[in-house]
Amino acid sequence: MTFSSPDMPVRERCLREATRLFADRGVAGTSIQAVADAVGVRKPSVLYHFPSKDVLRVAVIDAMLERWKEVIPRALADAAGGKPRFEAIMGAVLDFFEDAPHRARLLVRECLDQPDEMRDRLAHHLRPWMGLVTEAIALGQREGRVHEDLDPEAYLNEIVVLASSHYAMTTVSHAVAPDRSDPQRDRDWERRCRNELVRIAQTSLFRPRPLPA
Amino acid sequence: MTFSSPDMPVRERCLREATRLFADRGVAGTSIQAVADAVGVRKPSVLYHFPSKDVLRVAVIDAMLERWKEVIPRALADAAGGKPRFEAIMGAVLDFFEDAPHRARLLVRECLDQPDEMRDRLAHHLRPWMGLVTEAIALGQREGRVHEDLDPEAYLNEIVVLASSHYAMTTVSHAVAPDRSDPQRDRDWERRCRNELVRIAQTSLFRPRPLPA
DNA sequence: TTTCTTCTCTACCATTTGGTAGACGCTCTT
DNA sequence: AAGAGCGTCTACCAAATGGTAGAGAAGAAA
Repeated sequence: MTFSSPDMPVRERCLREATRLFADRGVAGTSIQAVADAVGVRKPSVLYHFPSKDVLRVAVIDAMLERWKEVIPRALADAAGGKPRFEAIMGAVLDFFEDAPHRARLLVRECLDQPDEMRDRLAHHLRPWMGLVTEAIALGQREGRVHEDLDPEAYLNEIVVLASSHYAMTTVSHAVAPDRSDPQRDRDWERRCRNELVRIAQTSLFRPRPLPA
Repeated sequence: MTFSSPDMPVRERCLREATRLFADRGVAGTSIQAVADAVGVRKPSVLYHFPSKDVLRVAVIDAMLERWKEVIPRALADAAGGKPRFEAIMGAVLDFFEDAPHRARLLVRECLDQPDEMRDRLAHHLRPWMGLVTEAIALGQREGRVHEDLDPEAYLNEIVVLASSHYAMTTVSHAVAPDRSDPQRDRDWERRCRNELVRIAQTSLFRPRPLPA
């Protein structure tokens, strides 16, 4: 029982707690009762706002994709406003997942549970700005700043997969980390991985600068 | 109902079908009844070989990790036997997932469902050879073949995450692909993504060769 | 005041769940 | 022939599941 902030309307509290629970245990692993308990309300109250479990599931994902839709245009605006594009977009995507890791878990889970549905939803939500980014990359290729043997669409796809999975599996990735007990080294390891993720994306995108003589 | 090859002993058929079902719908989303149906046997027969659902779950993952344990040393042997190490290892890892995509889904799912357990299991299974690979990378750095600002452990972690998630989410990644109806372009897209995955791993690992004059 | 709407509740439902008890048949040993 | 395991079955169980019916509290509208 979490009783998420009792001043918020029940409907939104259901969304919040369901998001968290679905991300942690999956939709199939979460009962409506569990959501009701987390909200601090009876089961039929949840079912009043979301007439079936599947409606709740769809609402939860919609809410997440809606947030996504807010974040991306801002990043693109930042990019247009002088900031280096790579840093702006990469930073926006990583921050989106980083300040709420359950989003990444939810996304990955749903991709596994409902691949066809998610394919269509993601196509619908992401295609427009994915198009913009691939065009920018292709332009970079023509201008010689970007590796010429890079496949823009495939590159972007792989980087998005990497970013979401990276955050979905942070807990597990500590398997490789040298020490887990020390919380300082724990944070260190997370920082190292994020840095490396950015480095990988960057190095495999841009051609090396001509050697400084 | 799939009735997987009736000549195989029931215990192994349970493992097979459970692996497939767990990968597709998750453990929580798969009932023992469903496994029994897929095998073509009654529920108590499944429970005779695996006294509880959790025992079955553990057995399924063990079986997968066991296969993993066969594949890696062979790849390392290939690498030792003259073949370029990067190609040998990368190829082995990708093939491992490619010729049975449910393995990747199962792995990712289990990382989400039981992060703590999986962290320990993976640490136990992967640490030894992960150590070998990071050492090889560090050597490459000292010899100037590998990017010097690369973090070997973090790099390896990210690449493994990318490889498994890549195959776990193939179906979904078609969201970005231009056309889905044509099966030829479908295979094309998969090939492009795999190539790009390899290119990303490679380009972000090795320093560019000195420009050919 | 009365009525209507909105929301939450108690009580209930059929189905499915993970799991058990114990009978039945098979083969292998003595 | 008589057991002894072994593996599968039918029959069953308590609990949990997704979902429904309908009562009642509270506020807004008439």
